Amino acid sequence: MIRELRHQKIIEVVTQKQGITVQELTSLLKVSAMTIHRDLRLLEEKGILQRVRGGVVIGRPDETKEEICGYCGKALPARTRVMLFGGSGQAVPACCVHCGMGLLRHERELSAGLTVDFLYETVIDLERGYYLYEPQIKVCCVPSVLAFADRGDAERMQMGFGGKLLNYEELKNCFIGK
Amino acid sequence: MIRELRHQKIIEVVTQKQGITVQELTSLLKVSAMTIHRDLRLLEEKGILQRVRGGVVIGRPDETKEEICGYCGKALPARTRVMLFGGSGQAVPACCVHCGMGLLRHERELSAGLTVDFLYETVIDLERGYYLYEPQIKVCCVPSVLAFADRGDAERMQMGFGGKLLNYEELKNCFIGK
DNA sequence: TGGAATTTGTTAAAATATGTTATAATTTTA
DNA sequence: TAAAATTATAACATATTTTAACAAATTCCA
Repeated sequence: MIRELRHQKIIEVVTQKQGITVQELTSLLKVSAMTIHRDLRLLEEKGILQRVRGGVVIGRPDETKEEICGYCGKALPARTRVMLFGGSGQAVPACCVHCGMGLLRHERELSAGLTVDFLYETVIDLERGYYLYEPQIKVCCVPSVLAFADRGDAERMQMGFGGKLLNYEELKNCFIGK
Repeated sequence: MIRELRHQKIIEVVTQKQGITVQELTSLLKVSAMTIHRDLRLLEEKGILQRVRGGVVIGRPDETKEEICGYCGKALPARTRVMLFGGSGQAVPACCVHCGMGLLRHERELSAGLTVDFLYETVIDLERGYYLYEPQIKVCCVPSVLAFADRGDAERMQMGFGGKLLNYEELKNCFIGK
């Protein structure tokens, strides 16, 4: 059997079964354990699978860095994440605007900050965003804040879900005080 | 046998079997391994197939099958994706409810269907969801449909963004007709 | 037909893949 | 915690595949 086909087979069965042992693979593919080990190493290097002792599991490629919120320690949801760039260029991520603001309380010197539009997931400059403070949705931390690139979108969300519509300055005052 | 015919035959069998060894080709085509090697090199140079040690495979070898929408071919956004499970258990993904409904038009026999709440990204049963048809947000395909687990959430979105609020049956009628 | 160009086959060697064994690392267990 | 069991790695031997070089066969064209 061609190695590439064997690899395909491995990927297939691992995806299907969420994981499999080296032993099972040797009997399934009729090759030695060493060959399986080598295969798995190659596939892991490509980021396709994750090797664990005894076998493999499906590799979650976006979990490779395992970035966590610098404030609360949670994972970073794609829709609400915030990225703060400190004065010396270092980047600190936060899971949502709430935690981003929490970080800001300590790290005053900010060269830039980004977040993500709740509706479209486009990246927006923190300073240019519009925010819904304490709407009737809690997708991440509380007090909840949703970010929007467009004021109209923020207003439309407000119609349904309430909350206070703020710009960046107002948001900062809300969290940090004057 | 003319070389061109042999090439056609190779392409045919490789496409059919997803890949084949040089050995198999030699016995199939009654030529020496060297000739097969030369053939394969030519075919690879034309970009028709991919040579790997031991034989050939179609396309790019053991690349993860990037999941794409079964209807429009786009990538699958986490927030809007749909998964349809056919009668025999096979899963077909779609990028959004729009495309999911499009698929449904052909594959009538459905054992289950899942999608994702637009606000919370929780997985919901297609049949139990509430849908906003043609709201003033276009996050994926048009006509746009947003899915919600909770009717109240759907109503609140409707306040701001308009659109028609539908349950699953009504949604189906909307796309497929009676 | 003769001879050049092309294709194919043969052989040896280089490159690569696989299997085997011993050893190291890790987990399980008593 | 130490011993036993399991799993991973390294190093080497073996097997397989690919390539290069050349010889033989075939095709093409004047």
